[in-house]
Amino acid sequence: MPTPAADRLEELLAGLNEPQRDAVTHGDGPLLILAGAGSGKTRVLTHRLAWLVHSGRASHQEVLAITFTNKAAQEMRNRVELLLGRRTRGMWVMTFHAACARMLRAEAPRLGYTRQFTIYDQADARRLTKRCLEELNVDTKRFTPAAVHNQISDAKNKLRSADDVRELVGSRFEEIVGDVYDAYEREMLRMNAMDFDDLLVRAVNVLELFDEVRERYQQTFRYVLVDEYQDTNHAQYKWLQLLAGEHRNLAVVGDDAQSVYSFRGADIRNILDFQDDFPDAAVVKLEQNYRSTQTILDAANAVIRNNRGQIAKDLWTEVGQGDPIRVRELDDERSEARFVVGEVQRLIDEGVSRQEIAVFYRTNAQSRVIEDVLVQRDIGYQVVGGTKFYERAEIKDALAYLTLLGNPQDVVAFTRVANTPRRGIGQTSMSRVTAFATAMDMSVWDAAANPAAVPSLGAAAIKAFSRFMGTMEGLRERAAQGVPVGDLLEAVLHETGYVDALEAERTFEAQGRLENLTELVNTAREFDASADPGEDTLDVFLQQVALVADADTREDEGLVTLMTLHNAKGLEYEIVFITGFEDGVFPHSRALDEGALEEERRLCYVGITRAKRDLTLSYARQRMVFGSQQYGLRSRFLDEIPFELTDREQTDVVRQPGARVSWAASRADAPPPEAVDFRIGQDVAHAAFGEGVVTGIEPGGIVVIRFARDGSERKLMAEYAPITRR
DNA sequence: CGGCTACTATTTTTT
DNA sequence: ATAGTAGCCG
Repeated sequence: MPTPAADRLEELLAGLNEPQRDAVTHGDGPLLILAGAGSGKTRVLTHRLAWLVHSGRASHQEVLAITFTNKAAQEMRNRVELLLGRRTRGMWVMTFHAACARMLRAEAPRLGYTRQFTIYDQADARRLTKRCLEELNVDTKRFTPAAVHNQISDAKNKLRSADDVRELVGSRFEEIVGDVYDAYEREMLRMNAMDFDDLLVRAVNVLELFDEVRERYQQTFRYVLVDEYQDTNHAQYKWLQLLAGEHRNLAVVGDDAQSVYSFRGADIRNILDFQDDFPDAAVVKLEQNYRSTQTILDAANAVIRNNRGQIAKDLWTEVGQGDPIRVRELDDERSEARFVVGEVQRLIDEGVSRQEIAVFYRTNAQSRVIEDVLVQRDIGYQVVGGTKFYERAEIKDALAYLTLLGNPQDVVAFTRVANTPRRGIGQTSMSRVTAFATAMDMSVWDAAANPAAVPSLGAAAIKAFSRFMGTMEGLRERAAQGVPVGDLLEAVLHETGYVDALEAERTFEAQGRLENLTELVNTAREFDASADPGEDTLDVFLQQVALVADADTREDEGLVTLMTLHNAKGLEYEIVFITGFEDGVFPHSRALDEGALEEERRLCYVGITRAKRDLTLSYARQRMVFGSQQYGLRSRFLDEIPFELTDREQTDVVRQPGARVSWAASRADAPPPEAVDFRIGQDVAHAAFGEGVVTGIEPGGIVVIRFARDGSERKLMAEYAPITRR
C-alpha cells in the first residue's frame, strides 16, 4: 500500500522523461543539469523544488532558488505553489539581486551601511561616475562616464577592488578607472547607497568576513538551485560557493549554448568548469526538445556546431520534420519590414492568432521601421523591452523624492529633484551646496536646509533652497511618522509642484507622464495593503521597486510581439521571424571587431530555437544605419544553416517575381556615380580576397568593396584589380 | 538661470 | 535618424 506521501512523489514524476526524472530525484551533492533549449528546464526546476519538500529532505524555507529575472522567479514560485498545493511565503525564490538585497537589509550594518541603503540603478551609477570624473578633473568627453562605469562594473563583477585595479594599470584610461573606482566607492558608502553590482559584491563580502553570518545562511539554505547558470558572473559564482560550498547541495541548470550576456560580465566558464569545481557532480543532459520541429532543431544544431569549446549536445524531438526554414532577401529595411508584416497579415488571415507570432531583431533601432508598417496595416503589436517603466524620467523623479526623504545623504537623489520641476536652482548653486556638504562632512539635506551658511550662494538661490527645503521638511515629518507610502507619494507629487508643472505643459506627452505617476501611486497603495505593519515601509518599498525593471507587464493577449534577440531568451512562439541577417547587423559589427563572434552565434541559436513550427529569416541588401546607407552581405550565420533545411532555390539570391527590378533602378534618387561597370550594391569576386559587395565608388576609377571573408573594406582600382561580377 | 542651437555618439542589458 | 548633451547667449 503506497502511502499518500509516496503517491504524491509518484505524481510529481509522472510525465517526466528519464533524464528529467534523474535531475528531479537527485539526492544530496552537486548537480549539473545541462538543459538544451526547450527541454523542459523550468519543469525540472519546479518539480525538483517540490520533490525536495515532499520527500522530506527540506522544509520549504530551507531551499534557495535563484533566477535572473523577476519574471522567472514569479513563474517558478507560482508553479511550485501549484505542485505543493499551498502558498510558499518564506520560500526564497528570487533573483540574485533580490536575495542579496534581502540579506544585506539584515547584514549591511556590519559593513558600515544602514538598513535604509539606497539602491542605484545604472543611470544613477553613471551620474555618480560623472561627478567623480569631474571631481578628479578628467575630461568627460575623452573618458565618458559610461565607459568608465562599465569598467568599474566589470571589475566588481570579477570581485576586483579599486586597489586591485590600480595595481594593474597599463594606460591612462585604466589609471582613471582606478582613481574613479576608488572615489566612487567612498561616495557610495558616504551616501549610503549601493549599485546593482554592489549588492552582489557586498553580499559576498559579508559572507566572507563574518563566519557566523556565513554559517547561519549555510545552515538555513540546505539546498540551493540556480537557473540560467551560464549567465552567472564571478561575484554570483562566489556567492553561491560561499552559500553551498559546505554542504555542496548545489544544483545548477543552464545551457552553455545560450550564454549571451558576457558583455555584462557573465562568465561562460562557470558552467563549463562546474565539473572541475565539483568532480563528483552528477551530470544530467536534457536533449529531448518539446518545442520545435526537427528542421528547426537541425538548423540550430548546425549553427552552434561552428562554435568551439561547447558541451556537446544534440537536440531532438518527436514532433517531426516540419516545414523548411524560409530565407528571404529584400532590397532594404523597408521592403524587409513590408515583407515580414505582409506575411504576418497573411498568417492572421489564415486564422493564426497574433500572440503566436514574434519578430526578433538584433538591435532595438531595427524595430522602428517594422512598427511603422504594422501601424500602417493596423495590426496590433507590442514591443518588449525598450524604455522600462521604472526608467521613465517621471517615475525616477518621484522615486528620487521618496529616496531623499528616507536617505538624506543621497546626493544623486537630491540633485535629481532639487530643480525638478524648475524652481530656480541651477547647476552652479547645486554644486556649491553639494561641495559644501562634502567639505563639512554633512548630508546634502542639512547643507541645503541652511543655505545661508553656504559660501558664495546668491540671494535668489538661498531663497529657492529655503522654499524647497521647507516643503521637504514638511514631507519628511510625515514620512517619519510612517504615513503609508501611497499617501506620502501623493503628497510629494502635489506639494512639490510636480503635478502642477506637468499639467501646465498641456501636451500629450505630459498626459502620459501623469498617467504613469498615477500608476506608481497605485503600485504604492498595493504595497501598503500587503506590507508587514511595523516595518520601515518606505525603505522596503524603495528597495523592492529598485530591483524591478518593469511594472507588471500585463502581457496583452492578441498582439504580435517585437523584441531583441536577447529579450527572446526563455520564450517560445509558434511563428518566428528574425530580421536583419546581415553581417554587421547580425553578427553585429562591434561583436566582429571584438572577436565576440561565438556569442553572436549563440544568440542566433537562441533565436532559432524560439520557434515552434515556423521560422523565417530575412536580410536586406541595403539598410539605413545612423542616417546613411549601408550595403551589407548576407549574414555568415545563414550559410551555416544546411541548404536542404531551407526553401532557398539558389545558393544566394531568392528572387521574388516583381519584387524588385534592377538594383540601380530601385534607387529612386541619386544613382551612384558611374565608374567603369560597377555599381553600389553589386556582388563581386576578387581573385585574392574572395567574395564581396561594392559599397562605394570613388572618382578615379576606384571601387570600395567589402569582403565577406574578413569583413574588411578595401579600395581597389576598378580597371586593374582582379575583380569579376557574380 | 534657462532656453536655444550645434555637435556627437550611437549593441545587446535579466538586475 | 535621433536623442542626449555641451556650450553659448539673452
